[in-house]
Amino acid sequence: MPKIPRPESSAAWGSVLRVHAALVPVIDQRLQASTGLSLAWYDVLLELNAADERRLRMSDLGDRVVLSRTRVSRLVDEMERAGLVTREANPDDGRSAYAVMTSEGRRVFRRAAPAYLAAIEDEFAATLSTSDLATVRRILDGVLAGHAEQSAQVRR
Amino acid sequence: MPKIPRPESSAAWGSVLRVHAALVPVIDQRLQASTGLSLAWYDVLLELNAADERRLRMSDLGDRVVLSRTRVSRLVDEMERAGLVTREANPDDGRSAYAVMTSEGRRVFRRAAPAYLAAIEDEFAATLSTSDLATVRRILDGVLAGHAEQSAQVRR
DNA sequence: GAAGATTGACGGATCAATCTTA
DNA sequence: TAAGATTGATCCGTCAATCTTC
Repeated sequence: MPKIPRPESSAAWGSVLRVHAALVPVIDQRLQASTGLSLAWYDVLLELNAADERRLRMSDLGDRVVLSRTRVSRLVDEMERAGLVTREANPDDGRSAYAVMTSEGRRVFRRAAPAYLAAIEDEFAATLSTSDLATVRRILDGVLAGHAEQSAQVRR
Repeated sequence: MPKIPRPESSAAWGSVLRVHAALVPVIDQRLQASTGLSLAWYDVLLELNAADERRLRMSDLGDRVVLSRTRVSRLVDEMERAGLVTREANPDDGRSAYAVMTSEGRRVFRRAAPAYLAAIEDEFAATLSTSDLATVRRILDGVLAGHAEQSAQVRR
């Protein structure tokens, strides 16, 4: 059964695109100005920090990161040179490599986090009520859940 | 007065980033597969189509476009070669140029629109109620309004 | 042969410099 | 001097090819 497109769908999607386009550069610049970290680097540190033992396989890191995605390999190169992460072999599988946050990486992340959160509060959340924020999150997470399921169906 | 970051803020912002990261490539590929148009080209046609007399100054087009942004000049080059837009001089101001949609551009846009709307309905809106869609739009448009005002304050 | 990861090559996005007109 | 637009150089992001291990 073909779904009939609703006008509200493209309107809401357009708002997502516009918010993203308007805010990402601004937040990126604020973060860089106050901490020296690009949003892409922060994104990697954020995911590693949240991960078990602060380490992720390269492919899992690629799946989670929302900015660079296919660029993780080179990104980790650069961050390794900067001393924020290291690569470690996986003893259980010689094909895969872990990216591991260093203690220096953790220090840098902790120092940058307040600036990141403040930028989001100012640029994104300032005019919204806490319940509006929770509502946006609930609805958009529903999109992601539905989307994951849809992709899974294709794979069957 | 410093605003204290709320946990809901970064959570909601994270959801925006994840939805964007997950859906843009999928919608782009669906659109290209069924119409041959990239999302960037469609974006330009969409803005020109909505504009008065289907024309915009290059800088205004750059402000509206959500994907390419700084690339409008070269984008219009390519689309001009493809016959979808033309450049026209502005009789009132010799510095500025208009990008104008051709009738061929309009034809291509009209043929592509159903595929674009269907992709959004399937990939983004399928699991959402119409009122959820309206809610997301209302809240995110509020972010944009507040953000425009904030930037305006900086300029003062 | 397939999964995990890296690399070279290419196209997209951005910055600064430039050109023209106001 | 500034606004509008384009261009060259450079960096980011992606695809396909490759290498290694399973």
